[in-house]
Amino acid sequence: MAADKFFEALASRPRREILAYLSAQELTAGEIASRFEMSAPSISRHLSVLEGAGLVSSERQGQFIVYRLNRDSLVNTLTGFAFEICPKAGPLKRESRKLAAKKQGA
Amino acid sequence: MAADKFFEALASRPRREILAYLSAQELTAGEIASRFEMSAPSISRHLSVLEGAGLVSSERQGQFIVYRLNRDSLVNTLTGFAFEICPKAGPLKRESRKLAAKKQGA
DNA sequence: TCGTTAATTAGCTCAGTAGCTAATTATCTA
DNA sequence: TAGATAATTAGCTACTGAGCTAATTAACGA
Repeated sequence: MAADKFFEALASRPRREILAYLSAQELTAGEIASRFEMSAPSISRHLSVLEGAGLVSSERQGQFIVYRLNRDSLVNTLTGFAFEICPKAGPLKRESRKLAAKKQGA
Repeated sequence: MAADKFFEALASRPRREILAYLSAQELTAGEIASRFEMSAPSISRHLSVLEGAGLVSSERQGQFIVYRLNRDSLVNTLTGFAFEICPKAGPLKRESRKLAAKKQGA
């Protein structure tokens, strides 16, 4: 299940804070680490977990490695879960009404 | 932080499955336990975690304890997080890496 | 009241994760 | 090429969480 890694990645305050930082701008590993009172290897591990969950992507730029947020992945998994748990709640799009109808019929 | 308990509660497949069951109807602890191949005490513990995170509520009904989903809490925290991470779309500019490195050195 | 059922709490083991420092890899620059 | 910088991997310790069984609490019914 992709949701496993997804929610496991979010179950850590430092990792959620990293996502918040990356929501404003892309950052290098060092720039991220400098925002925490935590060793660089620990931050590197958190970044690895986030990347394994598909929440961020990385790209080497010379000496640096730049991380950026995967907004689509985040939003899609989050809304997917919201619909699974709360089919009747939340902001409904047109398409979702068909899905809700199917689920009720099933 | 409320988000701490919230995301910690969701970082478990059995707990997410419990929420899915409760999204259809309220259930007693025993009815929930019967849907898993897991001991009743383990399920009880999961329910306690979910309740501590505000995701479910319980009410004793005679011999039984009935659990139900707290939809509002779930949706509110989820959307709150979504807004925190994805406030505005669009990638922002960054200063050059060399410049940033010099600043760090200074 | 006594026995039965529902559920939780207590106490334990085991696995996994977070954090650290030290070592390694990759890249840049003088 | 040597030295410096960025980041990761390796290896370790400590803690937390998941699961179990046994024991306890709460409520029902004969």
